[in-house]
Amino acid sequence: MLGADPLLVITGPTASGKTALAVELARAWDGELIGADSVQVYRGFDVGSSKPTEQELGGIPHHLIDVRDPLEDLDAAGFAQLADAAIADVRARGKLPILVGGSGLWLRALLRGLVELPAVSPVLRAALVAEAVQLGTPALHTRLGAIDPLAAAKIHPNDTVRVTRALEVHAQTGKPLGAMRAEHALGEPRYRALRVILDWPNELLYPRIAQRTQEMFARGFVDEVRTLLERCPAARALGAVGYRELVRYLRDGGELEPTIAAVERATRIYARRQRTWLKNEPGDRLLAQPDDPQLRERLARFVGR
RNA sequence: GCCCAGAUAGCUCAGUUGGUAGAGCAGAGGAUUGAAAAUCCUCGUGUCGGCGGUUCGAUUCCGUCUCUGGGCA
Repeated sequence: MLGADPLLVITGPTASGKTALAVELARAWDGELIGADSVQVYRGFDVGSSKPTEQELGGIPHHLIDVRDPLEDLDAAGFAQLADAAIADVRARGKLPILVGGSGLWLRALLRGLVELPAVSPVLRAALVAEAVQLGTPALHTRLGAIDPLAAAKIHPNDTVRVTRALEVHAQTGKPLGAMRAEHALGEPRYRALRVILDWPNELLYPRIAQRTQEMFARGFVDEVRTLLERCPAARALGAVGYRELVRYLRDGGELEPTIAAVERATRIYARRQRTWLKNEPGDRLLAQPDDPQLRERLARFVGR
């Protein structure tokens, strides 16, 4: 475990109010924020990722935002390394690190660790994806069954991402990913962390999503994506919620209004997926609505302030 | 007023040579170990617009009415 100091993690589905709470706590307890967001790490992905503005931060430092160009992919393992360093740095300066973000796998990579593996080879991955397109993912799944039956049994034949990942690992290491995962399980906790999961019932969350979507368009979301499309059309993050819908709109034309509705819908679906993940992820956690009056007190006790 | 085309799941629509119907999207749930805002899985009974008629049997054929588009006056 990386130290006995408490690590506060603010997470929850999109539009649940993570940033606002984190800023409030950081201000109260002399803290600094560390992002755990797989889109906000990229420069230029601002409006559509609801990247906090200077004004929202009010002078509170926010690490791991804008740390990559859109074409420099960052993955969960890379994030965990950066986050380890950021946490150590903040602590070394006597401040309280507060993690904020809703990228589930990234938080897991940081808090529990992933199976130790070599870095992803973009060339190998591209080749496998091309093969999946050509032969169909089920064909690759059959191949996986021969070399890594354990992994194949757990992965659906249509799940291109996971089938190609398992084949990729086998090609790189000669070992079956299935067995390595079974041994790793979910890993030992790497930090003494408490995950605060902010959530609202859908009747409250959906209107928040609707409002935030409107705000994005008012703040120039369309222009942002147009610029990104010119500068880095191959950026992976252009496939993220909202960005994907805007890319389609800018490419195919059509009305803006249905596009706004599509962004809103995609965001709702994303929020549900996040909720499922967060609900089932192991580790110490605290479920709360952001306006819970006892929340701050309980967190203060955990953090020791 | 006349002509034409529609009326089927919350939405867009397919279909039944007459044996009471199914896709996509939405919605709900789930999976998730280096793409994760990604990727994938599961879940579909609805007076098939109303009323008559023909028929063993009509959502399907016929008539009529209502509504919605479009056209002609």
